[in-house]
Amino acid sequence: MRWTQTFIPTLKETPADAEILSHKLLLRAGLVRKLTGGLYTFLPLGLRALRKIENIVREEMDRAGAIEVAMPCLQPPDIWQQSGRYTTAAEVLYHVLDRARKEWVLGPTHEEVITQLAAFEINSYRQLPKNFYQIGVKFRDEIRPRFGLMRAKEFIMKDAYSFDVSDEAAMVSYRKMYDAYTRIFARCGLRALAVEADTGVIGGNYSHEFMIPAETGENEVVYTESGSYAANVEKATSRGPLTPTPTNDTGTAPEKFPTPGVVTIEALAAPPFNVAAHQQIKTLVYLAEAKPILILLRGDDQLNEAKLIARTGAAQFRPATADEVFAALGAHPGSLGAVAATLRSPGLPVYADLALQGAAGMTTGANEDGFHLRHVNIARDIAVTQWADFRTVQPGELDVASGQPLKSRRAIEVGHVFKLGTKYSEKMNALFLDESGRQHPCVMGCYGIGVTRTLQAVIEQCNDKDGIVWPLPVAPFSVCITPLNVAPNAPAMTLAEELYHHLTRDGVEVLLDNRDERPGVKFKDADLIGIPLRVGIGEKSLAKGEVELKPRGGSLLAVKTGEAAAQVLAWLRAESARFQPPA
RNA sequence: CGGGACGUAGCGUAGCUUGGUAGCGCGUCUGAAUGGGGUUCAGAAGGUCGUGAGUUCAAAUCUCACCGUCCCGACCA
Repeated sequence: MRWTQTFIPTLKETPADAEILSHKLLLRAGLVRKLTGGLYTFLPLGLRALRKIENIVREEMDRAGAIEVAMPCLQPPDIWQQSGRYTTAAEVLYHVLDRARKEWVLGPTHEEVITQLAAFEINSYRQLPKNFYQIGVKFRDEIRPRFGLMRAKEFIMKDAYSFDVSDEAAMVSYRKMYDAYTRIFARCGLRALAVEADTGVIGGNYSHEFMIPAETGENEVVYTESGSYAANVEKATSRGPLTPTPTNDTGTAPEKFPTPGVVTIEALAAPPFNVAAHQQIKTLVYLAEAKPILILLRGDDQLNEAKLIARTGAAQFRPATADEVFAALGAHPGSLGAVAATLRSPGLPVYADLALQGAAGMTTGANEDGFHLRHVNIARDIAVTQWADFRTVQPGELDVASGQPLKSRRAIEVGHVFKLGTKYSEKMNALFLDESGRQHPCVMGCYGIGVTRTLQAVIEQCNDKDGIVWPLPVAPFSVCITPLNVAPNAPAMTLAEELYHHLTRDGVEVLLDNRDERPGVKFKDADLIGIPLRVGIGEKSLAKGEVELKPRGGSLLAVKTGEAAAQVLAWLRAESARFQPPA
């Protein structure tokens, strides 16, 4: 492709609405342009990189035995009613009306469509297993689109759905996808981390996320240095807090004492009270299905909402407002407690974190503004409805299995694999007959890759001060030929054309920078758009019978003009081998 | 949806406090010189100051409403 015949609008300055580096580079390198918040037009360079990723995904899915299909974006609402997600996923669903005022939804994902297909088409165990996938557009009414392609209202996703006869068979399908994902991200030049994950609204009981470590990521990952354990912080567990919970019972009954104006853990930990945070019981009030519940944590712990949601199974869930708290407990946040004697309504469910088990000599709110209770023995004084792990793991705590200290870092979620079970197949009648003629629901799995997000994650991970540094497999072009004199009969241009035709004939994707620009402009642009190999052709080196090969981010290599094409091909072969995962 | 910031030419911005001629840099166009890391000089085009209302002799500037963008939180690939 000749530079002047395509459209690569590079920018010297960064548009003000881009915050993170990859978003700035997407715009500066002319890969995308914003239509409006959360909606982007892909320009030629961005589209080429996107297609590269799609093709890697497609190759690996095919290799793993998945079957490509294409499902509609526009979907009838009744299948969403049938699965129950018309209400549980209501926030992300776009609704559209046709001429007859009939309602449709824009698909945010395709479990309903594929399960309906399976319900009609799959009848026998002889047809299983099957794994269908597609690469296509998803629509989600995001609460807050963010960071360019990272969180958009419309984005490209690869989604796959497996159908199996049993749990064990489903695990085999799951494992195949897990392995395919590992290969996909390696081929994209990404260092991805597979982490244990919470399953969220999609449901199911077993799941991994593929994470790209990045400071700008929206997720937090907890892991051991050896790699033996890695989990989303929403799911992560540990051996518990580093400081032990006090358990020595003072033998004294709870005693109320005045704490005027003290409404935070820190204030109570400070003089004159000096009650260390881990000696306090933190009491939180949430509304689950509009009913108040109490959650107890150690004062120095943070609630992990994902764990709480998983435990309560509530679809509607939120922290209570100060007014709602007062209505339920008769005191304001900062003076709350769960000591049975202080509760107005003894039936209030109390969920307590395991770190509090056996806790004694604790201090907590008295459910009376300006007062706390000390000498609280949780077993004696608090009626706990359910004990479970509700706390957020903190870095430095020890891994449950290996005892290694846990670390924490931020990451971008680019893929997610779920074992779904029979949640959808039961609701939508995706049943099959086994060898003995008995009917069973298919055991499903679902597997997503955010393709547009992966594109941006590559940029976020592969860049330097001059711009993007594309890994060869996803680069929009492999080679950029940069003649410094583009006059039709100039030796540099003649050689550039020759090399361009030669390499193109050999199947290399070449960008020929035939713009009549000064060398500095061309070099800066080539660096910005990040083409892996630049071939510089100018009079100085031509005089020596040479051209320059300049790998992006590497050092200059002078080669004889006659060997240029062969050298380029050799470099590309060697480079592409670096991204080949083991078979 | 809650909290915050912002909206002036294609992009980046000044001007707003204290109302009175809309300015700069980049980019674009023309011409010349230059030609190995965003070159220089000369000239030119390009602006409903987000939209609407209000205050005023007069509004980019003050007031209100609306729209939009970005950031933090809840959601997620």
